Amino acid sequence: MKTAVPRATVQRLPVYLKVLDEVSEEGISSEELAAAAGVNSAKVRKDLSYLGSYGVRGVGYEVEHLRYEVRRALGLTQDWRVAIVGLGNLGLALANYRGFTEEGFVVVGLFDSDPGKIGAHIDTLEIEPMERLPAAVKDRQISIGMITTPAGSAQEVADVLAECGVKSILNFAPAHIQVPEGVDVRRVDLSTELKVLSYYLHRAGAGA
Amino acid sequence: MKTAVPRATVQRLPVYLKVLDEVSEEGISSEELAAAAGVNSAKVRKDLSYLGSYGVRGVGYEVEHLRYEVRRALGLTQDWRVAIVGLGNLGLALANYRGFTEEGFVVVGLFDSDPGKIGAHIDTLEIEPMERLPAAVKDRQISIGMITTPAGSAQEVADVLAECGVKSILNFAPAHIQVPEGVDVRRVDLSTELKVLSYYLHRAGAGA
DNA sequence: AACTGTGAAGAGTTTCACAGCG
DNA sequence: CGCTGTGAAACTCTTCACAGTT
Repeated sequence: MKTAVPRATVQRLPVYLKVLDEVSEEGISSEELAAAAGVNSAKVRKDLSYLGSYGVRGVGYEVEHLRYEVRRALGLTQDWRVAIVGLGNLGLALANYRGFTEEGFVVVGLFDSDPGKIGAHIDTLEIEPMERLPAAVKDRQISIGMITTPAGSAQEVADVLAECGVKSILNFAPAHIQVPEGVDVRRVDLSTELKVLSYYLHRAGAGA
Repeated sequence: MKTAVPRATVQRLPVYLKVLDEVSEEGISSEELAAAAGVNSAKVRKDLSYLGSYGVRGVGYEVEHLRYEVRRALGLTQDWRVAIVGLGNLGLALANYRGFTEEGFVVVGLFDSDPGKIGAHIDTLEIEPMERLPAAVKDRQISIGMITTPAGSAQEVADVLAECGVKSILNFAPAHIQVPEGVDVRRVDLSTELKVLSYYLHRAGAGA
């Protein structure tokens, strides 16, 4: 059995994968991959070495093979089924985004608690009431929940998702949510990112 | 002059700030703040100690004061002016999002290269052609650019932004962009986050 | 000769544990 | 006494530098 890939490495694998997806050559060196990904080449080699020994000394990596191995390590050889909860601006934008499917993430459910939204169609999907979520998770084998509600409802939605057995949550609401052991939450929060930018902007201004 | 707050700390300050914004008590201990932010209390104390010594031993932190100091450290005592480039699904969702302003980020420009979009109004703003960006950055004192174009145009937009003197970029396009020294890029990429979730999901499945 | 894979050193981050202070 | 602020230990991640391989 393959063992623990460091967290920091896991976070970079998708970046490498993107580079590999766009490369037209058959082979790539750690140096080239590093330049395209914006990291140091030793890091690329060390990261890739956690997956196995897929390079050839003196030559480099075979793009197609490496691509496959990275996808495999990330668990992307299967599709994952996703539910979007909260169809405000952001939820709708995500529901309309066609890019997920080709990356292996299939949106199979849209849920909202606002009766005014329920029943509306986005592409082939219909917005359903929250009460339908538990059955949907089971029947449609949903593994990932995206929370795109306002901050105030995020915890409540997370509780429902966790209760239904969803083990992975992508939280877009600007709120920290508590989840039981075994549930993995990742936050996508532009308000945090903006504030981090603000810190460095302000710092730069102070120095200049 | 205050010196370097570690990167890891800067990334957590917005989380603490959010907690402080929501707290109703007058005082808070590192333990309480830590629980609400989902981190360890020693980390909270160490993080806050980089900003100065604002706690009272045996008592805790005064919420209002701490809130002010965190905002100050993050450079949030001033407003920052933002341009959104690319008004597809996501760009429009962000342009319609009213939450930025109250956080101190004011959207003052919307740009797109698609003639079909130019001239449309979102609230009081009009979508302008890319050619207007340089003048707008100067005249409207834009410090932050959000790239919400497709991946293929992201580098080009980043080049224009950097050329105009924008020093902070929030990149939502699923692409790594190269920028000159002194320009700070942060990426908000749900496709990466989904793949990281996939890794742990798949790992959990393998173990069970 | 060129490039990978990796020990070992170095940098950064987290956590512990307690002295110090109100 | 209770809680902060912080040295020091522990851990994680990055980078160096080179031996190993084709």
